[in-house]
Amino acid sequence: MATSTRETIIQLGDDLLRKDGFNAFSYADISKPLGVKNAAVHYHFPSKQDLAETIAIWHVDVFDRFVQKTATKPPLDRLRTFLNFYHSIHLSGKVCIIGAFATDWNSLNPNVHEKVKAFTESVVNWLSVLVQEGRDMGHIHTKHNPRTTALRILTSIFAATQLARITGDDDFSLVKNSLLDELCS
Amino acid sequence: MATSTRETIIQLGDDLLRKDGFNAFSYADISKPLGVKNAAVHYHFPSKQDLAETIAIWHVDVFDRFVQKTATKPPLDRLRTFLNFYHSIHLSGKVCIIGAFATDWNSLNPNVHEKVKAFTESVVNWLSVLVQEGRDMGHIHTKHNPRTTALRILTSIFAATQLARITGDDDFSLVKNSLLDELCS
DNA sequence: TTGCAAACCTATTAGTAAATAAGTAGTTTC
DNA sequence: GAAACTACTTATTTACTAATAGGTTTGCAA
Repeated sequence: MATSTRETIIQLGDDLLRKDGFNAFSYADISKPLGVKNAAVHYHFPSKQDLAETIAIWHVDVFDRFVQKTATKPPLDRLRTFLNFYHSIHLSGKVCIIGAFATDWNSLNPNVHEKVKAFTESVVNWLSVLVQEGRDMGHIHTKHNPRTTALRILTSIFAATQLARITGDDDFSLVKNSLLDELCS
Repeated sequence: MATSTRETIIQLGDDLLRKDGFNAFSYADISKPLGVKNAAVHYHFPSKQDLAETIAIWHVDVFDRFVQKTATKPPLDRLRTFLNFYHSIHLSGKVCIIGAFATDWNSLNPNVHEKVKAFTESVVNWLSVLVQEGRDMGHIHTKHNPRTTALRILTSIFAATQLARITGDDDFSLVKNSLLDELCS
């Protein structure tokens, strides 16, 4: 399946958004590596907000596929896959899209906010169900309610992708491993 | 004590950095509310990187004062004060400076990196000592080593200031309260 | 073959950005 | 009281930004 220009723009935009931030990249940063002119990017995404909105929607789609693909796995396996996914985010020099959108929140319009909210809520809900199921099966141990535990997992791991930029790789692993350690015991 | 122009610039810059991000504000956003011209800001901070560097150093100073002021308190009180401080960050529409710097990391030069690293490390160390002392006194319970627990506290609470922008105030409180709940029990 | 839409390109605009040079008023220092 | 320093201002430069108008090419469909 040949990747369309439109899809490449989304992926380049997502990369730039998570590596440098929404206000740190321009359409030129997308058009140049793509080998097209500035206006071509505007043809697909008239405004930068449109691009941000599409990136948010794209993450909903990617996450939905992730959810479906891992649906049959036991909770703890799903959690491990989730944390490994964040590990790859960290290793590729990016940060979690939720944190990227959150820190640039005031630069984004209500349409983008709406999509980011939907995406974030779906991740939190997925984690909550995971925790609930894991607890029911006796594989996950937590004294908090499922949403709270979900929030603690999500905040810890997405902040770890940020913090590790400052303090180094080891701290990412410390956070990641401690999460598994804690919930399994 | 009259606040100097220089200090006001630092505080305005810090506010803008944590509300909107490093690339989202300009010198005009500082000079206008200050009632001076653009060049006056450049007089005090020739480049934006200089300003960012000074903001990082300023946070080291503020944190040092915080550490000294709370030095005599028992560990759990110190932790509560620390978390309340983050609550006020959240309520004022800002995010933690560590997260702000982290997501804008690639826009900042090595001098800024150095100062941010020093600040972050001092926060992690302070939390590590707090955890160690709390455990020795039997007030804090954790199965991880002090640095790991410190990282878990820091990542959870600073990501909460970001996440709550998306999902709302309640989630900030859930994270904050769960941290105290967990470490006290 | 004509018509038309998709996917570009050329060229431009209006605005904003960081940064600097040169000048000035007020204050301090020797 | 002259020199020097502080804290600005005016004015300008260079560069980049998002965004748009209008033209071109290509392929497909009627």
